[in-house]
Amino acid sequence: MQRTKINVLLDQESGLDAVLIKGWVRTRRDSKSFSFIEINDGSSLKNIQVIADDGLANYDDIRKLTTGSAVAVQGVLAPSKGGGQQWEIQATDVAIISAAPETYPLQKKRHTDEFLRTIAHLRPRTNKYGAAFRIRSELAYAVHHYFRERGFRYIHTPILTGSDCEGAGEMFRVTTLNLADIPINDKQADYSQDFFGKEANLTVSGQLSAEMFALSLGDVYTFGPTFRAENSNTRRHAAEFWMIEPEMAFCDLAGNMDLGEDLIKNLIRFVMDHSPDDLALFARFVDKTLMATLDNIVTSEFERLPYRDAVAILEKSGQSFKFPVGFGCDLQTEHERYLTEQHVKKPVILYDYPASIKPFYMRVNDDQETVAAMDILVPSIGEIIGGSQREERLEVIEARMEAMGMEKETYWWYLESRQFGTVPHSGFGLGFERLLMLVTGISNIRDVIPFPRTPGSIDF
RNA sequence: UCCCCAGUAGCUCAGUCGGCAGAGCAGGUGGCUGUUAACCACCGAGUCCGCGGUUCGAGUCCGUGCUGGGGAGCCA
Repeated sequence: MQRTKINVLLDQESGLDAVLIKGWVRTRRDSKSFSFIEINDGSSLKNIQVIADDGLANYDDIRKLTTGSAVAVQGVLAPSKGGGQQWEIQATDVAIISAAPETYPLQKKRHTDEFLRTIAHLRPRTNKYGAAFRIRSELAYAVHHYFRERGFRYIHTPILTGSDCEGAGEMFRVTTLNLADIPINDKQADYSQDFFGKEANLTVSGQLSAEMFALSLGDVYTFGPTFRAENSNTRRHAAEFWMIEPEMAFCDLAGNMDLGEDLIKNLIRFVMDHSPDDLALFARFVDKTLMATLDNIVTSEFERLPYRDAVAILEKSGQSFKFPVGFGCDLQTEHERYLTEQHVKKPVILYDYPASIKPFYMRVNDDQETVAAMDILVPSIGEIIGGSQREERLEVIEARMEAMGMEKETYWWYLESRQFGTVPHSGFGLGFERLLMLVTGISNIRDVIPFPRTPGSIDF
């Protein structure tokens, strides 16, 4: 007999004479002559209740089933005689695939997130983490669905990179050199003897590669892992995370902001439509205001605010900030939080930042003082999108690289795109985990990544 | 990297002024019951994070290290 997923059985309109399920025991309650066993197979949040009576040949063993044990149950899908569930399985056979010993760390009671992180290999078996990772899967699908519907092509940009300075933070070095005996040339490691014949790193962004494909295929996006070797110890940062990076030819900053806003709204709506049960768990146990927050984001128009105006608002706010505000300052978390949580109470798109605090590839505005950058900030998470219109003018981008002391030779291929048929184009990076945090209300990025990597932590 | 907080049974935690190490849950045994975070009774369970110090005596006070969490910076 073929196995049926539990979510399919629970959706049945009428009973079934013979079904087979396989899953893990969540809990068992014994009655005088039979046992209630709740089984979960990961297909949904819901368990199915199995009735195993003492007529079964192995009933003595069934009475000893512990939480976490794996079983295969055959029986009749019938309306439940008790309250609390519509269907249950009257078992005709309960095969014990493997019994979990009493040392199984997951209990029926609630565990802290901190404890569950120490058993990351088992935590997806809990309601909360099962739901989180089902939603993660749905959200990833929604990303591809969204872009495909709009004619974007999916580009696999390299994870290993030779550019040592993509301008987005510290990089992880990749090498096959023997670290106990590194070849030295002129007091430096001799990378000419390394695998690629030069220094190599893990990517911090697929942007520069994606730009090349936007300038060939038109509208493209990347969606893959990125790596930052920053010693960041916050609930919003991880060393390995996934980023979505659309890049569009013939698109200015306004079009870029339109896409960012539309993308976020669509992805949230997709999860609301497709994962209502899993989402309800978070609304009930993790963040009571979750549904109101998501409704607010989906229905409101994001506030678009030039950096200059944002600074003026902050200066006039009467708030006592720890850090000073003024044109040319990078906005601090407290400033961003004030803007999105206190001032407009919805997502904010800040744009036209001072050129002095932004990287070389952002397009210089006519005022010569600002660049066509934009950040999308959302309540509680902060920056969820960072992007810009790219500098398409060869002389301007070369001048900026020189001013920043960058080696143009390393970027010869990137600069050639500004030489051959250069066009205005734009793109941004959306933090996939931060979006997941927003959607679920989970407050720590470590809890939306199956096996998170953070400074000092790479177990599992 | 900086600032703040925490570390006690498998888990969640209490532990008063420095004076015998505790509870609930989980586990085991028995009972009861179409139960559903089941219920009732009994039982076992400890490097009080490590190291050093003060003291007649330290889970408790001091120093230090480690681990975890929160905040800041960096950013997605």
